[in-house]
Amino acid sequence: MSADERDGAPKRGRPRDATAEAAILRAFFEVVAEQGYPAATMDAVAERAGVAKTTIYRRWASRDALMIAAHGLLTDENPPPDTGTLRGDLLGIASLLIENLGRPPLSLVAAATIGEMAHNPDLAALFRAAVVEQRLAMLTEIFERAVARGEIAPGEDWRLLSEMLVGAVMFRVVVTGERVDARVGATLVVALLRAIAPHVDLTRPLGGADDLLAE
Amino acid sequence: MSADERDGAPKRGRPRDATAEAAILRAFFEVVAEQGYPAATMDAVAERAGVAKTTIYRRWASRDALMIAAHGLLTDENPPPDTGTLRGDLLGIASLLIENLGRPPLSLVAAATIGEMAHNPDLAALFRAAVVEQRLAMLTEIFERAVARGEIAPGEDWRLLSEMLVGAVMFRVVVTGERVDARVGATLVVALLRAIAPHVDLTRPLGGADDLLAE
DNA sequence: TAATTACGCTACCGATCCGTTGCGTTATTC
DNA sequence: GAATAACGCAACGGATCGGTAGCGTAATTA
Repeated sequence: MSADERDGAPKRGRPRDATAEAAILRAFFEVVAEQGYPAATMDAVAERAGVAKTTIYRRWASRDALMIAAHGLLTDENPPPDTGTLRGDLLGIASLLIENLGRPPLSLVAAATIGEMAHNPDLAALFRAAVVEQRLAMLTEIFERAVARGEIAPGEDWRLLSEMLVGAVMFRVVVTGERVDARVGATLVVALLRAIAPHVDLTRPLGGADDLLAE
Repeated sequence: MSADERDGAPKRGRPRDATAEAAILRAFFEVVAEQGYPAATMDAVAERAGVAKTTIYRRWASRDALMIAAHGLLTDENPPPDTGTLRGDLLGIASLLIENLGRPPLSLVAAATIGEMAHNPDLAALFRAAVVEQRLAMLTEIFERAVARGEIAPGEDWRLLSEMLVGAVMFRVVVTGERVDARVGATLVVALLRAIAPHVDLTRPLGGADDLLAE
């Protein structure tokens, strides 16, 4: 959301270019992905967006304001999966996760954002509230539905178990730099199910993730 | 390792300050932890280290060279645990991990380094070879010893399972920003053991991590 | 003592940064 | 057509960056 939009738009004069705002925010993330936050200067963003620097300053008061505004757009619109089984829901989550972060450019934006959050408390608070907690809540909801169905026992630390899944994907993407595909996601889900629900078939090795993918 | 140290040290003239090199590298990471890589400028590092900027340039040819040299020091000297049981070894690894990354300043350095690696291939290659792969290899070795003891079955994806442990800790530290303590580490190890070794006691909830801590 | 080399300090260069200003132009409303 | 406001463009000021150079001084060897 840009810094200034009040009540009824003032009607006189040339209207603002409706496409510029999206182009600027998009350009910001493009530069971040390619060269990191410090390289996303106002000049670089303006040039990438195809607008003049003054056009950016008409919408946001400073570079910090632009940065904060850009991250307001990162909320995930994908609805949380609800397949009726814990296994199906977790596979759905893994699929969403890998689709979003498994490859550039979003994997690079994620890595850069982690680095930026370490010394930018405002951005960290916003990103955690608008993105991280939202998605972890999706996982908590999935586990609670499974408990309500009697599929698993209550009382576990669902948040920490969720972080094993999300963390493993994130680790591969931003630390080792390896690509993550659906196969990896399925293997992680199998391991997680074993850790949670003792009554799943424990005789199959984790390679049995193929069975899940085939469904 | 500084950029220039050749054969027998030249003996004439005032010798280099033996403490300066360590002070410079330490100052570099201090600034990175507090303000990120871009803020670790030559002027800032020099001031923090208590040396003149020219003293840095006598040891390294450029800021990039300093940055690369600094990360050569990040290898972990802690020997991998070998307690005789998979459970003990995993708890030892979790303890090392949490001791290193569970709190500032190293947690902040880790986050900043993740962001920097995304657009600095030289640093990424060095850090992955010197730090990441080394520590993942410690975990692989632990799993292979457990297989050799007959404690667990062979054939699993040990690397991916290791990444669930390391990734969960890393996720908490650099994404959610929560502190990680020994309790969390023990809970993670219990979950991992359940995922790997079906014959552990599955009736205890994950909260049973207290039992492990008491040992 | 003389030669040599590291040191801290200051100053500088060219480049780039954020943010502002002014101006001619374009699009819209009254 | 007059008034209004956004647009692109160019320029600027003050600050900071990486990296270099000069100078007086401190520490060592021959």
